[in-house]
Amino acid sequence: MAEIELPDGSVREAPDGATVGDIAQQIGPGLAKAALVGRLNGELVDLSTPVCGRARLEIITTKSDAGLEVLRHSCAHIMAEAICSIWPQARLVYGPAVRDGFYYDIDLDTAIRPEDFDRIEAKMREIIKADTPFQRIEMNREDALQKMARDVYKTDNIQRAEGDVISFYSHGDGFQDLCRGPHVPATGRIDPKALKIMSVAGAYWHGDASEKMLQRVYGTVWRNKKELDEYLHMLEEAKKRDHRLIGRQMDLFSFHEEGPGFAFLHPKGMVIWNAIIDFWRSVHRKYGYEECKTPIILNEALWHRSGHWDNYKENMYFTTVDNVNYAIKPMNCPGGLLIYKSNKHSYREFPIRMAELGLVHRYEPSGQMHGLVRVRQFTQDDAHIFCMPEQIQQEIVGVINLVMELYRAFGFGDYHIELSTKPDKHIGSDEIWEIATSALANALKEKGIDYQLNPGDGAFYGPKIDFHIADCLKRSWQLGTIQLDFSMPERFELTYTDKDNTEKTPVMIHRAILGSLERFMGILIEHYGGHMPLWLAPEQIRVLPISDKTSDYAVAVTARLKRANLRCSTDMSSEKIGAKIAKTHGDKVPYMVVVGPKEAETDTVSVRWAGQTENIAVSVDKFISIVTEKIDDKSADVAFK
RNA sequence: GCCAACGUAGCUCAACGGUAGAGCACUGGUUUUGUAAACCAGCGGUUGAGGGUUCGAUUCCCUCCGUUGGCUCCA
Repeated sequence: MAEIELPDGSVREAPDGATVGDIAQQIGPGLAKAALVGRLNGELVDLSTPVCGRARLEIITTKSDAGLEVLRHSCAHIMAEAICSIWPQARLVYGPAVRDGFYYDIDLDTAIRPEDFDRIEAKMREIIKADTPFQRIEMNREDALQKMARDVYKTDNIQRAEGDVISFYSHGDGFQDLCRGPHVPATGRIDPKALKIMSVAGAYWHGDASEKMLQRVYGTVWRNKKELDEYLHMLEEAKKRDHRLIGRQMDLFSFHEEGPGFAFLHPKGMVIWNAIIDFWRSVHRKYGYEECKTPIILNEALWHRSGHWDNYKENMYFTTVDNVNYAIKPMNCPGGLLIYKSNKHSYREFPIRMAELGLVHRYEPSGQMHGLVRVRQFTQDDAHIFCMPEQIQQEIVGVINLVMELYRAFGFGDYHIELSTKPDKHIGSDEIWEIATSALANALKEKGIDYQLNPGDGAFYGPKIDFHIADCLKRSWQLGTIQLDFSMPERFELTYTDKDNTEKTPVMIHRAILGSLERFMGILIEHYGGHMPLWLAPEQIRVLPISDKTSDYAVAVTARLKRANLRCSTDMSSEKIGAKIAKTHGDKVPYMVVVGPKEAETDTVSVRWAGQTENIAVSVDKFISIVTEKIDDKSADVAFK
């Protein structure tokens, strides 16, 4: 008899050889009906798997994430069969479940096009309707290799597979595919109304750009149609937050064929930009930073010395002036090093914290550009800290505090941190790496911050800490980075005079907090869906006269708001008030103040704010003081009470 | 860079071998309005660029440029 321990701790008996499915049936017919796979002694298995001896077993249904993942994986196989039935010459490569769906990589000379999705889906529904069982076939590695000898992809997969037993799954009309499994018991377990082919894109075999480009067909499947619809709706909503769309709607920035990858910031976008920078500067002053500015074009020799020529040439732009070769800077550090070298330094000056909003150019292959978040020209909120080794930890703590203060102010409370350590290819002694890495780790410990360790992922010149924030759609973005560098100071022979009157080499810390200002602005726009917090909003208030009978009062109110340093405009069009309000909502202006004869008489305004239909009357002075206070507090809450 | 798709008025889209059309925006006029879009008229395009096929190309073919979705890389 098999003794089966269930997740609730209870133990059941079943004849040896009873399958996972049998046991689900024994527990209850409802569960058996819902069961997709089992987790037997911690491992996911098919329902047809026999259970012997003492075992721990959990029945997995679609309710769990694991169940949904199996469902998606099985659906990938069904899609593979559908595709193979349409294009018999298609060769299958690899088809896993991924976040929100699945894909299958396929080697097929004819291109699969979006127009083909309908018939792929139709075929999939046919396969599901036939409700044929998924059957597992096992064999040893040798037999499997022999069986697949003519298939370069499956042979490769077998060679990469672990263990001695290689399994295949068959379902439908004789379709069979190499697969570790497990799978749902039968194709009919998938809701034919809950699946959708999403897209097709190229993908390199093994993710290697030198390998063949395969066709990757993406699909999604959910527990039921309702969940699919919710997912599709979520995608629609995410699309509406796209910073490229909002940037156009709100007239913040544009891109032009004349300069691919180079953003044009419009006056309204520039207001956001300057608001970010004003705040950034004030916080940096508070944290003891000075600011510098280094040239964009510098002699090529500098870049040989810095190592960029050897390591970064492919991403750089070059130019020639008077027969001398120059490079357009892709990073700010070499310029910062020259500033350091223009004076002699003492340990007494340390730490030197020198910030630079540096405009850098990096060549990006055309297919990689994306709105503001991936461009060829951007402004880094860079800084270089020069200090002694024993000052590293306190400096790192200082940077972390600065990072957290900035992120919080912009509404990003959700972030995680990664610490990357010494890679195989590195320069510098083990001792200095030890000091540097423990300084980073200790700084994080001192702040009580949890972090993820990425062993061997550091830069060749030093370990680093990366900051990743999550936006309102839970998408993760890498923003900040802190990198310890022992290489540049040596290459550039930086020195300082120590207490003992000897010349020593300082440590350099590179750090960026917002990363690229262009990208950060794009992320902010998506995070807020264009509804910027008051202190960042390009237009904070719009004054809406009821008719031109009150336009004088509207002009007077606007003038008072402007004197109070508020960003506002007046809608003097001959539209009705409802139309003015609708337009102002559309323009995502946080506050609108309606003024008519009633307000003009009492020196008040009727305030209405973003997303609300409510409005309240307050005196102009009170309105100014409340709004000013919200701006000073960087409040994200525009509610007006 | 690679694979695929797309490129029509400032924006969003239609027409898909036979003289290019709508809504919004813009301009002028009417309306003088009380809380999410009044009415009328007008302006606006060698259909991304270049070449080819055709009596005729926005439509079919080729090259280039740009954009989008992925892959690889990255702030």
